[in-house]
Amino acid sequence: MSKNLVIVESPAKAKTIEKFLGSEYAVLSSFGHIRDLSEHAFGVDIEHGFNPIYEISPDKKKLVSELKKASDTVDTVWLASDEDREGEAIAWHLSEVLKLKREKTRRIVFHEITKPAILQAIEHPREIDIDLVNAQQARRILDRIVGFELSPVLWRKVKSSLSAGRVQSVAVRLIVEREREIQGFVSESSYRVVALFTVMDEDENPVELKAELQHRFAKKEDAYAFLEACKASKFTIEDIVKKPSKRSPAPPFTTSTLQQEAARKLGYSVSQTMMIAQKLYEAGQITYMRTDSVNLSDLALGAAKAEIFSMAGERYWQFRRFQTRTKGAQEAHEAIRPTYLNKHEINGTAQEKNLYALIWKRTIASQMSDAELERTNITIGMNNSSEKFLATGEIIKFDGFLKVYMESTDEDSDQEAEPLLPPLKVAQLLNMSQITATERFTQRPPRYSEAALVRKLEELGIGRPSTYAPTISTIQKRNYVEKSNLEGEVRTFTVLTLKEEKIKEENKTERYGADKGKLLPTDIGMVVNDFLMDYFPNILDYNFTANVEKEFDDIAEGQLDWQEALKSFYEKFHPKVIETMANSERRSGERVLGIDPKTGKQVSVRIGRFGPIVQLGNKDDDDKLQFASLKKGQLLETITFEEALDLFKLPRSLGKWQDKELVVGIGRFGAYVRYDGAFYSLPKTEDPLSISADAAVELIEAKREADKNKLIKSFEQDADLQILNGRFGPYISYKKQNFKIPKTTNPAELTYEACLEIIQSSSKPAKKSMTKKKSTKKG
DNA sequence: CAGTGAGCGAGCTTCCGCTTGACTT
Repeated sequence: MSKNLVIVESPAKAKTIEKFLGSEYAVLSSFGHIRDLSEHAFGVDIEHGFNPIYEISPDKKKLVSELKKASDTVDTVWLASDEDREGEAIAWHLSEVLKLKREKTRRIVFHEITKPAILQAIEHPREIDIDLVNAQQARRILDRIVGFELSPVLWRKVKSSLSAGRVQSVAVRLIVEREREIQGFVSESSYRVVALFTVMDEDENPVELKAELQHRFAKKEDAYAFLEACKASKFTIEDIVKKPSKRSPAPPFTTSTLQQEAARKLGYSVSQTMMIAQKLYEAGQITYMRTDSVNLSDLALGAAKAEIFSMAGERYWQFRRFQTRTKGAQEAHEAIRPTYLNKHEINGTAQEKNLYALIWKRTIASQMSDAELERTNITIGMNNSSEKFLATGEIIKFDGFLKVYMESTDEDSDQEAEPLLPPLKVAQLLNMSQITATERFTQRPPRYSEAALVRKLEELGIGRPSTYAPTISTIQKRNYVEKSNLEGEVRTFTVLTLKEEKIKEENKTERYGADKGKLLPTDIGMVVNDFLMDYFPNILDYNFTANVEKEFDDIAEGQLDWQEALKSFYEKFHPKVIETMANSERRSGERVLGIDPKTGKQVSVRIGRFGPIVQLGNKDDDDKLQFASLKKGQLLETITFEEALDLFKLPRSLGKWQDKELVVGIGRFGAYVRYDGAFYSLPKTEDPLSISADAAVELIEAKREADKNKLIKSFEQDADLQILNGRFGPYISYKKQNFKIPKTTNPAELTYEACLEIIQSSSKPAKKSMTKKKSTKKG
């Protein structure tokens, strides 16, 4: 029987630590918090000093009794939860729930999971810091009060089951405000002038030198006049300036930066990244993945140095310690890094390998030397104009950390890599081959991606590493926000080209404003946001969290009483809740757009029971009201009168074909033709408002023809089994599941037995349902 | 999945932060 029980938060950590400590120590895990405010009640006794009413979480009951049993049989219990506000509270809850006697309880903390660090921690135990615990209780209770008082206001005034909270409501606000900026954005165009010169390289071969005019022209006439001047001009190099510059590596990953880089470089969603990282952590391949610290342990620093020395040489190594500057950071853990830096790659799924490689590179690069660059600016002048062209080039003199890793940015990558420049001299006369003036448009602000939203929240100090991914899914679950799939629009722009003394004018088209997978506010999100902004602006204030965090810090330092802090907040907040409940109007986002010229009835939009609708008529009218749903992508806020009226034109009949009626409409999956009980999707190029009966019939016949070719083979033995032709080639369909056919086999020649074999041997196809994935360690 | 929407007004919903688990046949 062990004499000591160590309790940590995570089972993976427990497993590692157990190895460092002898048989005298048993190590168990609390799996995070073991109790919380009661879930279905308010959970806070406001009248009695904001007394929290805690309950052991239902899924923790069994665990708690195991911990109790274990703690009763040992001499000493070591509470080794993380060294931050939440960790201290976990330790306190444990000591309360397990009824630990003070004399047999020790509180310890360690910053890295190494034997010396843990032994060191055991040498220096302390008591539970009750001030820090109280700061956590204040945080918890404040969040409960805000969430559980605001949400019911929304149920009453907007729609049932909605929610509001200190974090989620600000996240929605960011997205709503960005969308309004975009809707209100007016782009302006100007003419960007680029010249191509032909010069000789070292081997006397002609190469192109590209230079951009340092000035853009607002009007086409001005650009045209300038090109006219260029016809007769001589172009001379006036100046060559070389400037050395340096680039430094980014700090090692935190949760937020890992989510951003994995999104940019690997295309993973925030929750995907976290799931993969969790797997790597459980397999002992990386350190803990929920952290706000950029710090590396001495052990890791030493390993990185050794690795860089052997891989690239001494010159590539540079010792660096990064400072965590994030607001509200608590630094209970290290940065995210590989456990063993000498492991360049790992076994696992492709995703695990990619994420591991990313973490490895980032960690190693963070301990490497600066890259040394040299930037060259070449000014090119004209003899009949004061305008200057500028050609730039950049060369890497010493690659340093770039040998391993380069951080990505969110900006669209229309910036080409800087080219190498041919040898050039001041006063050199240049041979102009072509000059173009291209109309370019100013860009609207970008919509938030998941990862960009995380970055913004972190910058504002709102939310924690463990909540970024859940917050994003909450605001989508509440239908405040959805992922975009915007086609964008087409616009024309003008290009003037001067070549061989002639100026040619062309109109070209480009698609702009397309956005996929970005966060878009829904109508309900906008209505809720506006309501909260009107009545609870201080909660939605971007600085609200930062301000209360200051108070929590004061509580943690023993400077402020936690109950007093809550009282002063509640005394201002609660009366507003009461007042808003009593006096505010119900919100539906209603807008009256005008009067229908045909019927003389009012046309208005609002949120109905099943979502946004356009309504024809008024409640007080005698006639029945008419309704139509808004199309995907239309917003209550921006829909026009004409667009709203168009919605009443569908579904419409196209007349009869072979005695049966053709009807076009728009459903959940887009425009369709309905005929004889079957649905046929309209391609995006067809407008349901204008499609002809002939075109619809053509669609139906095409679909029927495709369906005929779909079936490659069926079997008498088994009606459930078919070989079909799909979008991605031939496949086997069996009891609503699909199976790949190996490329080497001819699908038409497969026998029944061969099909069954394929079904047997292939692992279960990906499920469509949202049930959580089972780990597939065995198989 | 392919069309519903008010009106009576039951009884339900909800927060943030810490951590992984996995009913049965």
